[in-house]
Amino acid sequence: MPRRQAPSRSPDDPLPASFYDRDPELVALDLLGKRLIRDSDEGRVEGRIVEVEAYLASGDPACHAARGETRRNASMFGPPGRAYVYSIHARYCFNAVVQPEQSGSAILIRALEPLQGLDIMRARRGRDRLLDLTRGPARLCEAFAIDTGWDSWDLCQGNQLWIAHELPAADQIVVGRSPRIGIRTAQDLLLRFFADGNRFVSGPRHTHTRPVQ
DNA sequence: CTACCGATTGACT
DNA sequence: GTCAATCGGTAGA
Repeated sequence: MPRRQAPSRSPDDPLPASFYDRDPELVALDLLGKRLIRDSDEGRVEGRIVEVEAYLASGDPACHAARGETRRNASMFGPPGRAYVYSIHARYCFNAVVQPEQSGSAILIRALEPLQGLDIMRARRGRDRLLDLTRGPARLCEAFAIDTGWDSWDLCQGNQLWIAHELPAADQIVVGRSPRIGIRTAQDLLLRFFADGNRFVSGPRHTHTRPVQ
């Protein structure tokens, strides 16, 4: 019998860099159900990822990296497992950078199901309703106090801001797939993944359920 | 320097 | 459903 136990693992442990160092679509798919965690002086806020979009380094005109590296998108070209945070329409969006071999790919986190720290989120958002807290990429950034100061943050450290494993008791997710929201180009690419039927998914209602095949 | 615009949101018809 | 506010990044003069 082993005289020593394997290192204890908590579901709150951060996803390792190897998780992000894979094909962007696989990472996007596997991020569904994982938990975004943010610790600050105000306390912990936490949410279950229910909607993501992949942006690809090649063949994807909608990707910020499509026209090469600039000051804004530099973190997309860095190591996997870092944050890419950018500002748009006077708000912020949060991505996880993936796979260095295809430098310039990232996964946008579009929506969370709130799990913990609801009152902190309410205070930051200035709204009470659960559905207004983290449904949408810029809303979740406000609820989690994520701005461009977190750009290039290492999500594998497991402190302040990271993505952790799913909860053991979490219910199974049926994955829906669709074109990405809010972009004009590349509508033929099905790079948005979401938890089918989950009410915290963003976008028009008809995009909350996958089409019958 | 100016002009344009977007991976959004919230208010409104 | 429609629409305008918002502001940093980017390109171009």
